[in-house]
Amino acid sequence: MSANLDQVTQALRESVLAGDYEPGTALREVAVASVLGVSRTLARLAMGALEREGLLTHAPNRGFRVRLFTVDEIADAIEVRGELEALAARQAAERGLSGKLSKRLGEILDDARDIMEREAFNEIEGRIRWIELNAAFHAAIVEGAGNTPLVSAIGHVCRIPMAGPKAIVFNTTLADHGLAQVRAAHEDHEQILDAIQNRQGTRAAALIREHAYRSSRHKRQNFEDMERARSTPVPPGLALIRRPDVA
Amino acid sequence: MSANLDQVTQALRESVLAGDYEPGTALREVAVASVLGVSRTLARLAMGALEREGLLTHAPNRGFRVRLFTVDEIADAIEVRGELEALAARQAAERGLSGKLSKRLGEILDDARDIMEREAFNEIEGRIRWIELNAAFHAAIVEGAGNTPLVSAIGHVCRIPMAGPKAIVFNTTLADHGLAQVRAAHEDHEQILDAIQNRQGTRAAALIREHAYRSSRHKRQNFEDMERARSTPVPPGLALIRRPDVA
DNA sequence: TTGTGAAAATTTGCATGCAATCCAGGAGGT
DNA sequence: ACCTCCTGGATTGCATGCAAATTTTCACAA
Repeated sequence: MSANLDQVTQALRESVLAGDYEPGTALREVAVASVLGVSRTLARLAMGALEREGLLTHAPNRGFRVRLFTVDEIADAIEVRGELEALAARQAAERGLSGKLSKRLGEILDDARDIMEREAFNEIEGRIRWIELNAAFHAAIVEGAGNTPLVSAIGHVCRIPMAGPKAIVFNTTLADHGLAQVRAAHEDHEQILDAIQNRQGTRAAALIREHAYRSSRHKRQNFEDMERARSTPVPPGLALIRRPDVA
Repeated sequence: MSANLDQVTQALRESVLAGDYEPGTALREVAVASVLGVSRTLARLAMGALEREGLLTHAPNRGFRVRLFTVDEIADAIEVRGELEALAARQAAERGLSGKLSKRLGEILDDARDIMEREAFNEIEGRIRWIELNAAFHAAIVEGAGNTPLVSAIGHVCRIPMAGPKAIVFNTTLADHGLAQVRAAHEDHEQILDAIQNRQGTRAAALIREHAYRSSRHKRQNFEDMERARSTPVPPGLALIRRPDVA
């Protein structure tokens, strides 16, 4: 049963993020290896990778344990991401977007507007598509800065659970399934792009900072609402989309 | 010859940063392993670790190569670090420094002032000690924010060569060995601490941002001066201190 | 019952070995 | 001469095995 390291790492990452392992308990090499269907060596390599991503901790001779993330920690991570994206927006504005990127950003926003206006938002597919567009927008802004270490740093913080732009919580306890929040986010996006295209670096940075802050508030609120309404059975993985933020 | 992974990783990291391997050329497993005096497995593990730190790249079935960093890339990394430290300073100011940390920061600055005033700066030991104090100051500010993801993110960017607070280039082509630059940096530190202690978050952030920017300018200038004056033989590792930024 | 200590069992850490993959150089065909 | 394909050597990727370290178990005494 030989398998590729990246695949195994991804499988283990999803498994950890899905909560298959109790936080604080050790991940035994043999157990992990047999579940993944690979050798202990490969399992160890994958755990080492996740340790460097911050999902696991490692104590010498005592193995790996899953790290525990608090809500406050996630909020902190989002604030860090907001600050980094603010830098990205500012640099993108200062250095100027390439025509290609500018066009792509416009298309992303067009598609997103389409989804919201065509009522496609009530269906799961529409919401998942919106998540993709959101992530694409944020990624494109970062790309526009042309700052490799910045890309790397943002990738780093986005690896902590729920901190990345793909981690969106749709509040199904609301009548509109969170459409109002999404509309607000979209408005932010429009203004951010406008600021960057007009070379208004400081304005772009301020807007994206506020965008991140609001998104963090919404996320926390939605979490609490969903917890409270746990009685209502919701299809898992649909209402609460908890995807890892890595491809 | 069994050795510990962390030690091996550190040894390889220093070796790579010292330029023992030509950028772009592949690191053969057997060669690396034999130089480090360990098995191929351990060498591979260490290379994997350095890959996730960004020092090496990995192509499937084609091994690891050392990444090449341009001066611009380093400048970008320092700008990212500046932005993150600005967030740290702001949060430290907003959340308030603990009495312990505040005291420690004061002592660090006292020690640093001592070194500069006592002429100890002309000796290598004094300059090395100043580097340590500088790094300690920056680390303490970050600690003061009480933001774990922020600590992690800063640690991440500081791993790229020359980007961290320990990477200081003393310009030996100047008569004062760069003392004027160090004095300026120290003044920045004093004001930054003052701002944080007085809960002036925005001021602290602005100061540290400017501090990072100036440090980046100095670093680039010093590099160019040193390159130009390469004819003058300088003791390697002393004038140009190129330590990795990890403990 | 509770505390101490040591040995057994589990588990990690690393080295070695084998199969899969990739690169260099040349034979053969066009 | 040039392109294609193949073969030999080298290199990576993963599985297995063995020694060191840790946790658990249990006997025995206070």
